[in-house]
Amino acid sequence: MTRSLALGLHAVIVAVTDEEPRILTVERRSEPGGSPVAALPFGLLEPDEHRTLELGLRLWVREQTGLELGYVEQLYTFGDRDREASDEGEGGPSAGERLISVAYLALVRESSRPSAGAEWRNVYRRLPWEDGRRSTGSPAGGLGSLLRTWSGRGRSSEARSERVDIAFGLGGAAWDGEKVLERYELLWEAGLVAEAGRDRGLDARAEPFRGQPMAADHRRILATALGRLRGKIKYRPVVFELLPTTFTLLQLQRVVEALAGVRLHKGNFRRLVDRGGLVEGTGRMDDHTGGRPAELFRFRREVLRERRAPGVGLPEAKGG
Amino acid sequence: MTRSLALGLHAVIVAVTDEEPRILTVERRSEPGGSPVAALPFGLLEPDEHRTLELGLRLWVREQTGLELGYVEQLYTFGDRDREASDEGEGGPSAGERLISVAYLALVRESSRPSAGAEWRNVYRRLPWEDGRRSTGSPAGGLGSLLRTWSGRGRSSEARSERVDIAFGLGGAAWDGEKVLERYELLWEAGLVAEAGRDRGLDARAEPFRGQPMAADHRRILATALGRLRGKIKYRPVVFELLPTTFTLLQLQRVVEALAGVRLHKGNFRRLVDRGGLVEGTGRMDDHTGGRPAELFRFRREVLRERRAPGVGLPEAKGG
DNA sequence: CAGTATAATACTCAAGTTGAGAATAATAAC
DNA sequence: GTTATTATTCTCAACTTGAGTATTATACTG
Repeated sequence: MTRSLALGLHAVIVAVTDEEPRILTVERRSEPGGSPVAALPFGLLEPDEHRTLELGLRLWVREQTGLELGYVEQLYTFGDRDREASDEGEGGPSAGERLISVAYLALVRESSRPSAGAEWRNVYRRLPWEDGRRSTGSPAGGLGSLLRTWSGRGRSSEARSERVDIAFGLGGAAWDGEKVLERYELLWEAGLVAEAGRDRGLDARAEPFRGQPMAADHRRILATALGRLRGKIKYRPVVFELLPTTFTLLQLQRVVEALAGVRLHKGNFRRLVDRGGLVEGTGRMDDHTGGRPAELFRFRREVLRERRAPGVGLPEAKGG
Repeated sequence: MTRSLALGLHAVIVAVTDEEPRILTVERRSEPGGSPVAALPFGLLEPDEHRTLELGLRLWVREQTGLELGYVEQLYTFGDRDREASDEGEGGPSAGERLISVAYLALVRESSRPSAGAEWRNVYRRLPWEDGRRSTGSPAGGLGSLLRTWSGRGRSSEARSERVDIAFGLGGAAWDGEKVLERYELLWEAGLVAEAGRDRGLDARAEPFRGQPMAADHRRILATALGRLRGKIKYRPVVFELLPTTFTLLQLQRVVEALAGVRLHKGNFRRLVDRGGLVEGTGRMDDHTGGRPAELFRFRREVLRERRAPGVGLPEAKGG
């Protein structure tokens, strides 16, 4: 007999609060009686009820978190056979069904209040090596040497080292903020994240760098989302989905930095933003800045018709 | 009772031959006895057989076209309820099943020979308004005025005009080669492509601009693929998947132009390619150029570790 | 074989963009 | 008032981009 299919809809709902990117999570117990883990909001497609996948997702998210989503984009569809065993919380597929999951990225404003049971959690607590705002060079820090040890072992050690170098910006390669998924997958293969330990041995020395695990392969989905968002921000004005209608230029910059995991040069950032015609002044002032009051700006919707691809370009630069 | 699901795997297999981008199609008869239409290679995921979606896709493609795919990337998952009625050729879902389709983009070399039943077809014969290589300004040409008429009608006429302007680079907006899907969807809504006529009235004046239809929503999938490929080419060295191991710089340029649908400035293109370190000379010459013999180059794999995001940037320029 | 067409390859140059830093202005806290 | 903190505006050299020109090596034509 043939196994049947279930289609899961997962949401990576991102907001930026207090200069930290956060995602909305719900609690899930992998086995009855087990300890709870953070999971992405998730539900199964109901072929008779949900006219489109995205609508199904919005319904599930409203039910589980109380949020009405605004900006939503499809991320990726995960369908490997070995991922599903671990993805069977409440509301999941029944035994014998193969689960395929379509993941979505949603952006909401920091003001959104989820209902009880759902909670905002810091993205970088789950992917600490992605935050380079306070370090210089590769944010990966202590992971570097551990990865080097790993990649030095076994056959195909050369191909491995090369992958590590490219992904983590080691050995002369440049750090690329968008390679979030590549980095996560290498850490998984190297047994340096807890999810890998569910099947394999776990390297204990990695403890301080590891980051908090999530249910099933949700951290991989999170990595996919962060990588995509970092890319998108450069050529589409999506940051504004995360900001209130008016904001100061520094607020805007901090949100971009939070997502990119990198500090930017202030003067150059401003130049870029207004050469791009992305914002316009409102004339009003914010005088709670801690220094000289700052003008409040708003997003100029008209850019969408003017420029080819308006985003808040991320120079690779640092400096406050 | 609840309807069950079927998961379709679709492949947009692209090659560039004679300076034209082509996709591999198979023939499908929508009803028994109906006339055959070009369709994308397609098969259903077999939950017990296919360990990953991508492997399932590769198997189906091999079976239907005889091709072993190299570069493959997931494109998008299509799951709207109204798309499926039309997607029931041989090998499709049984009645009462809801079909969700995961589409993939594959790049192969022009030399790949498909088996009987599969055929290469010119992408721009299906999306003629996307090829701007011989026109100046918006390649959309005659479609412009038809779209303007359409968008002028009805309520929400203002929002419509704006969408048309942005998508087609009219009214001061810039033509953006990547907005392929937006353009196709507008044409569909406007009743200017045959697929829309399956449900709605079709504007007869659009005949010469319309392009050839494909099965079900396969042309929309093609549009998604072309848009993605045009984007990708700029920041990842994927063009080389479409070229033989050695090639002249003009061959490389022609392939890029074919995909981008735009002519580029020769000197600047060369400068870009070798400043990016994308290629290296082989010392050998091609003397079948029709003019002075050209050096043969090969792709430098090492760029992958050096530069942040090496692609063959597309300046917006023209000129031969 | 001179003349013409075709393409390769190498330059040039002005205009624009980028990365980095410095200078000056307006507020709050002490 | 002095200091800290942030806002806002410049400057400047290095580099990139768009566009065009000049020179060279082939094949083809008559």
